[in-house]
Amino acid sequence: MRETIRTFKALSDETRLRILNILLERECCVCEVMQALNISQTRASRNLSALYDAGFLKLRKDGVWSLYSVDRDEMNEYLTDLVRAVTKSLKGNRTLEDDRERLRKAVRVGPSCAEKMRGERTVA
Amino acid sequence: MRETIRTFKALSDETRLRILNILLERECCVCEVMQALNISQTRASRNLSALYDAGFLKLRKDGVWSLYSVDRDEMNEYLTDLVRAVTKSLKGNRTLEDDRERLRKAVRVGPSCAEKMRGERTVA
DNA sequence: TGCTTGAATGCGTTAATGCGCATATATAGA
DNA sequence: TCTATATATGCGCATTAACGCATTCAAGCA
Repeated sequence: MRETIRTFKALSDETRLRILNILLERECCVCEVMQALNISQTRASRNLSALYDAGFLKLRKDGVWSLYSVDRDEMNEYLTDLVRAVTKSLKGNRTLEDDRERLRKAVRVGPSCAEKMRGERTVA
Repeated sequence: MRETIRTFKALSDETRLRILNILLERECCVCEVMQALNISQTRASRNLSALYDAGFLKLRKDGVWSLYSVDRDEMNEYLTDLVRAVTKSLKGNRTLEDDRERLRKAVRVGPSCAEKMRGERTVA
């Protein structure tokens, strides 16, 4: 039961649903998640961990970079069902589309981009 | 998105998963939920409301009694998927089996049974 | 070995959640 | 209309969750 609850908690948060959304597009490093969602490093890292702990993501290290992606192979059957349900229920959502758009422009440059972003964040 | 989050929040709580579990057996009034889960009136009522607000339950009034049941007909397709996923992931859980067992003995007697229950609760 | 840099984490603050107590609401019956 | 009873709700408290800041950790390179 604990496990089930952890799973649903992982999906009960806007930031995490947005992260799942972009990771369904492709594998990302933390700094790309920051860029796509326009959020801080701490926030990206923490929420990635939560999704990871719940079993949705897998982590691959490439030198300094942590590369997260949806763990399609190892996920329980019911986690797969949940991802499908989420996708279905959020289809066409504007925020998620914008995130995916920003993801296309994202580059693996590290959290140093945070300074530049901070300016845009206040404007937007 | 708000709606999706509310949905998952509804399923992120042990009490509510237990309630869903017994309502999948049959329609119940609040006092039967109290008996099956061995919880207080406030707690039963509040968590029933949460599940109701999330769209999982329907409410039928019969005089003084509020009769809640899983809203199989009106639920979104994706809510149905979620219920299926929950059921799958919690199959065989001991607590849920015990709840169903107590449900069989539950009677529509009102929360007055709370006094009697309180004793058993402290013992158990 | 020391420096740079991407990511993780301890801590403190603020907000959200869960629940009990007491009370309010609503319906049935006298 | 008055009372009894099933359920809902306002309020307050304790716990948990989210996040930013500063710091730490870890990998690559000079």
